[in-house]
Amino acid sequence: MSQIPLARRSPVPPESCNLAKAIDIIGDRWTLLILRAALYGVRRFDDFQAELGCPRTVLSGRLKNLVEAGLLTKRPYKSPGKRARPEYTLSSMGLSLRPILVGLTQWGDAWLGQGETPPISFTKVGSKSAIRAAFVDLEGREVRPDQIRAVLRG
Amino acid sequence: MSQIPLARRSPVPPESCNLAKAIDIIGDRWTLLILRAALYGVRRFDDFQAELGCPRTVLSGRLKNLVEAGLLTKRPYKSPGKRARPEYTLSSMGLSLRPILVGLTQWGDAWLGQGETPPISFTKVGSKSAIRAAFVDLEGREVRPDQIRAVLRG
DNA sequence: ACTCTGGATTTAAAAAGCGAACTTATCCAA
DNA sequence: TTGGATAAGTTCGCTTTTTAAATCCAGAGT
Repeated sequence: MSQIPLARRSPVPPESCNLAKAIDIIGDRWTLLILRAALYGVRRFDDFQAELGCPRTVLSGRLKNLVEAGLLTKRPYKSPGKRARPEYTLSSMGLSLRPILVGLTQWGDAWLGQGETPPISFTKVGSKSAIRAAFVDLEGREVRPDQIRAVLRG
Repeated sequence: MSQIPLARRSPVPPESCNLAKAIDIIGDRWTLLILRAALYGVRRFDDFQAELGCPRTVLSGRLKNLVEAGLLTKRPYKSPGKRARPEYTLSSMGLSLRPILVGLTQWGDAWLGQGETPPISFTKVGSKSAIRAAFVDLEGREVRPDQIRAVLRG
């Protein structure tokens, strides 16, 4: 049933694979949930903690990793009458993960939603029709998944 | 710099969010690396183990989880002169994660590749130009990231 | 019977996760 | 200037998970 031919090994060893590197950075439950919250506008330590319900130690470590990796930017904010505190916002590197997380949301809607209407969907401004994550060619036209070919360097 | 307005909480609580559910299933380093290998055609226990270099206990458990979640299908295969053994192939549910992992690969190429030519790239059949992950509207036309709006059910 | 081999489990030490309490720093009010 | 409120972490003791190595198991070939 699988269209994928049998292989004993993947064509790119994990050490030199950028997918494997990406997985090392974001392939973690709490890290992904932090990025999800950040994409929805959560920025502050206690807000992340309340949203995720994870131990503060874990949150602290994951935020530090994400800042070091360049996905989050840490900088002070100040609301009037309050002392300055750090906030964590997505860098352009982090923001560019958005299509992937939206794609994963829609994968979840399709396979894990148990037939219910998804609680959130995505549209183009000024339009009511849904958008979705997909592949496009250089001109911005969609390429269907079965039309994709992998090409090895060399 | 972040275009995302401040929020104290995400609009969809993690318990009812299909993205959070998806993260619960695949948001794990080894699980993602298993899926990566499976997308490249790896099917057998020892091949996964050699590819990932992970403890066999962990591999065994993750494979079981993925079968239970419906992403992998376990069935026997038999090469001539050998006893029957199980192999793990992607179900349609697992195959439909492909755009997401390809998108993540390209994210890694852009941000983690250190300027080197990516070891693997993706094109449309019969074309040499690269494709990329993006959003499209109903007609398959690209929607730029700044034109996307989230819509809550209600 | 004996051996080989691929798939998986057992075991014990190391690592990571967990929750609660504690510390720190600053603003505001008394 | 003292005291309290608040947000961002850190410390601490305990539990769970991961890890790596050894072991088990079933069936095919000899």
